[in-house]
This record gives sequence, structure tokens and C-alpha cells, in this order.
Amino acid sequence: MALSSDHGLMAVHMDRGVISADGSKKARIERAALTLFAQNGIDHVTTKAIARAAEVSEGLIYRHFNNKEDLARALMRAAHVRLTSIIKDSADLPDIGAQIRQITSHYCETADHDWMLFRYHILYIHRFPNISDDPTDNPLSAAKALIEAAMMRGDIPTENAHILAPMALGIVLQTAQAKVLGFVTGPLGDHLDLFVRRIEAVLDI
Amino acid sequence: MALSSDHGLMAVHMDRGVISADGSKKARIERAALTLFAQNGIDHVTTKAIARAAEVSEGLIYRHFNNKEDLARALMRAAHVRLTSIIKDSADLPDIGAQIRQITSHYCETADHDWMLFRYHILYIHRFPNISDDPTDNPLSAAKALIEAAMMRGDIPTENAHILAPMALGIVLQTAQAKVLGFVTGPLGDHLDLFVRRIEAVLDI
DNA sequence: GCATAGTAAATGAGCACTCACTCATTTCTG
DNA sequence: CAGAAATGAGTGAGTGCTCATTTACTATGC
Repeated sequence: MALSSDHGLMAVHMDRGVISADGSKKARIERAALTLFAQNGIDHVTTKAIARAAEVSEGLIYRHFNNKEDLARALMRAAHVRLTSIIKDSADLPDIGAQIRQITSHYCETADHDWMLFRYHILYIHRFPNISDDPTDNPLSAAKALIEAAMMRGDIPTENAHILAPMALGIVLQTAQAKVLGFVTGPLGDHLDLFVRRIEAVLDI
Repeated sequence: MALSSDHGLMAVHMDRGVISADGSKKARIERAALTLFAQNGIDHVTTKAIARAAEVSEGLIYRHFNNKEDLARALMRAAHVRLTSIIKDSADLPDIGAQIRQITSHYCETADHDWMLFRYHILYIHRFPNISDDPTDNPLSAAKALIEAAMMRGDIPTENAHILAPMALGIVLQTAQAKVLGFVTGPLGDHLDLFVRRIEAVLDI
């Protein structure tokens, strides 16, 4: 694990499968689309609106993406890779406690520094069931793997890891959802310690 | 509390603010729309498709609803009332433990008996920010109220109830989300006991 | 005989996508 | 090395189709 490199947005060079940041027009299209999609929903955003926000012509969108759905999928893949990597990368750490802290911290950081990316992922991921060709390459599966490993080591009691994984992630994700709904305001990072303690409680550490 | 009556779907008589079930064509439209909306997303469902599935004419939809968005909103309101009532109604119970068990049980029941309603709510509630005119009339606020009351009684340690509420609901909701994503299969009710124990852990009972 | 429930077809607004074109840069060639 | 040729990013008006909504009409109960 821990192979993932930088995952800023801006110009998702799909050929390389790498996300890098530059000031290219492609990057401008991606950022404009991400913001509009996250705010208004994919289907309520017109290609004309994306072009206007990115200050490019409508036609240019089609130089870089086959169609609007493709653009939406590329953005979702970028978000998906980024969030999945956070969890996978923590496998290097020796114990589940350290893993939880790092994952939670990085999740909060991502949510607070790139709220549009985070929001886009939690609201619309269900629209892209096959975002990765490997069906186990997603945050839930990665979290389940960590939990199972911890159980094998005897760090936490043996339980249904398949259900504990969504529960544990849900501590942060559901608070993010509450932020989407306007119930919670302010950075998620403000609650980092509380998140960590309650995830530990869920996993019965 | 505990004022809510039956909340089956089928014919949302908005005039009365009550949801009742009958075999009317209006009810058929609602059920068809709910199912299609939950499965495909509101914007990917045409009025033609709703009419076809309900076996009525397209025009009839407009006898009962001003427009498609109105129909979607009425369905969301029905789901919202139902889920919010589950939480509000438990305020009658004496202690937080009993409340948690009843809420969790009823949430699982609703999810398992009317998965389309449940799915529709968790996936698209963010599209209807003002579904209720009272901004505190929603599951999160209701849960927060219960948690705060329990803290006042000294049943659980005093903490940030505003953040604990989404966390607690998230135990069930995030598992439901995992089911939407195909990560979890089978009825949520299968995990009732686990849910209850982990919600108790989150609230530090 | 009027409101309510229902139908089938017509309408037209909005939108994703195309295409013929420009222009700047790079690459070829005598 | 001049300049011809090729390349490809970038443009935006135009097109055709989809789909929500309307309309004109019929049937039914009170």
C-alpha cells in the first residue's frame, strides 16, 4: 500500500491514471464542473454553464471528454481514488488506533480543504456503481480489510467486519452529510478528537 | 409527541398532511414514481415512464400534482414525516436505552418493508432543503433533542449532542448507504442487535 | 349540469452535442 | 533557414431530439 502520490484535482490525466494540478483549460473545466455538479447536481448543470464558469467555449469540453457523463465520471473517479487511498495508505501503520487517527485526520482535511470534491463524492457516488473495475477498490472494502486485520491480531474483538466498516466510516461521513443538510456548520476538523474516540467506541477498542 | 398516525404510502393526501393507502390511480402514480425515482434518480425518470409504470395516462399526473418536481417533493415529504415521526414518537419512552432500541427497530422495519421509500429519502433528501417549514422538524433535530434530554437526566455523559446526533443515526443510515452501494446485502433487521449496541457505544451509555 | 377523474395528442423550450472554421505552434523539406 | 504543410487546441452558432407541460376532449358520479 501507500503507493498513492499527490491527488490534487485540476487536470485529471486519465492516460496516466494520475491527478495533477495545473492552470490548463482542461483543469479549469474540471474544477468548474466539479463545483457546479457538487452544488446543483449533475443533471441540473448545463454544458453551457460549465463553459461559462470555466471561461472556455462549450466545444472545448468535447475535446477533452466524450460527453458530459464522461466528465462527471472522471471527476468521481478522482474523488474515489483520493478517498480510497487515504484508507489503503494507513495499512502501513502498526495498530488500528494509529490507523483510525490518520484516516480520520486525512478525511477531515480533505473535506475541509476540498469540500466540493468531498460533497460530490458522498452525494453522487451511487450514480457510478462501476467507478472502479476492481469491485473491492473502494473505501468500504479497504476499511473492512483494516478491521479484519485488527481482529486477526486480536487488537479488537471479533465481530461482523462487513457491518462495522460502514458504521466506522459513517461516524465521519454522516456528520459530513449533516453538513450538506445544513445541520452542522464549520470545519469537520473541529471534531477530530470526538470522531476518533467514537470510532474506537464503535470498534470496541 | 406520539401524535403520528399510520404512515403507509399510497395517496399522499397533502390537503390533510396525512398519508393513507388505497388503490386509487393517484396512489398508483405515487408508488410508480417513488420506485422509479429511488432506482434511477428523479431527473432520469420521465413523466411518460411514470405513467406507463402506473398504467395511467401522462396527463393524469398533472391532475394530481402541479408538476414533476411537486410530485417528487410530496413523496419526499411523506418519507420525511415517516422517518421523523419514528424518532419523535420514542420520546414517550422513559430512558434512552429503550428509545434507541425502538428507533433502531422501526428504522430497520421501514427500510426492510419499504426499501424504495427509505432509499429515496437517504439518496435525495439533500435536494429538498425546505421539505418542512419548521427547520427543526427532521430526524437529526429530533435525535439531538432526545440525546440532550438524556444528558440532562444524567443517563449519558454530557457531550456535543449536535455532533452525536448524526453519528448515532449514521450507524443505521450508513449501513443503508452501504446497501445502496451493493456492499451490504440482505435485510438491515438482521443486524438490529449490533446496531443497538454500537449506538449505545457512540453515546457512551 | 357541474366538478372530478380520465385520455391521447400537440406543443415548444431547453439542452447535449456537432461541425465548419480560426489561429498559433510545430514539423517537414528543398 | 525560409516558408510550406501539418497539427490540434479553441470557438460558438446551429441542429435535432427529448421531455415536461398543455390542451381539447370524454366519461362518471353527485
